[in-house]
Amino acid sequence: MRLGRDFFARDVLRVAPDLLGKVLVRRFEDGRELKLAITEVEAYRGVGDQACHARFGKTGRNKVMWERAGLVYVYLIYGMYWMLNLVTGKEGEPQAVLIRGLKGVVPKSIEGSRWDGPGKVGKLLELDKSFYGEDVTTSCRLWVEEDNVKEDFFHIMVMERVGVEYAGEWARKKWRWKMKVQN
DNA sequence: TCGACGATTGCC
DNA sequence: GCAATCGTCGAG
Repeated sequence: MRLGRDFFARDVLRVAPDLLGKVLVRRFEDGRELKLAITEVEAYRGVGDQACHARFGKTGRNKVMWERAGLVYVYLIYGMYWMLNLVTGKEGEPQAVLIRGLKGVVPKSIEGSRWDGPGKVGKLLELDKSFYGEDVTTSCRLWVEEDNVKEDFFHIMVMERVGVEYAGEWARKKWRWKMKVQN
């Protein structure tokens, strides 16, 4: 069952860890469908968070963060990787969850395979600028479903965020959650 | 308008 | 250790 607006419209510090084990579904134009468990996430929270793109206020790139929860915030980094974020929280409060890792569920050919790193996630899902503002509560090509990998749920590592050293004390917030590798 | 640089990755 | 690669954003 697809997650709706209410799931995403909570504080990012609750939504982010809750996304672990949920299943991200990507349906391509040719009908192919990939289902992947979310295995790693990071939270970015408001204008005060010095690691968050919203720290300088609303800009052309980040403006979707101020819109309703459940919208997609994608942006190009290093000229080659599309980073997938899901907007959370109350409308008008810029928050988002960065999807940093996935594990294959369906089809069988990808079951158990891992994509660790946000750049690899974007590449696998074939994201591009057209996903900016996509609504995962209604989209026919990208959405999130209730978890079906509950056994992993209780093995979660809480860590500092990656690649945000410029953010000073905010870089040390443990706002990154990762499912511990099984077996 | 300009130039520095990034929520990264993979190769040397 | 560092290049790739380009849209974005703060500065001027």
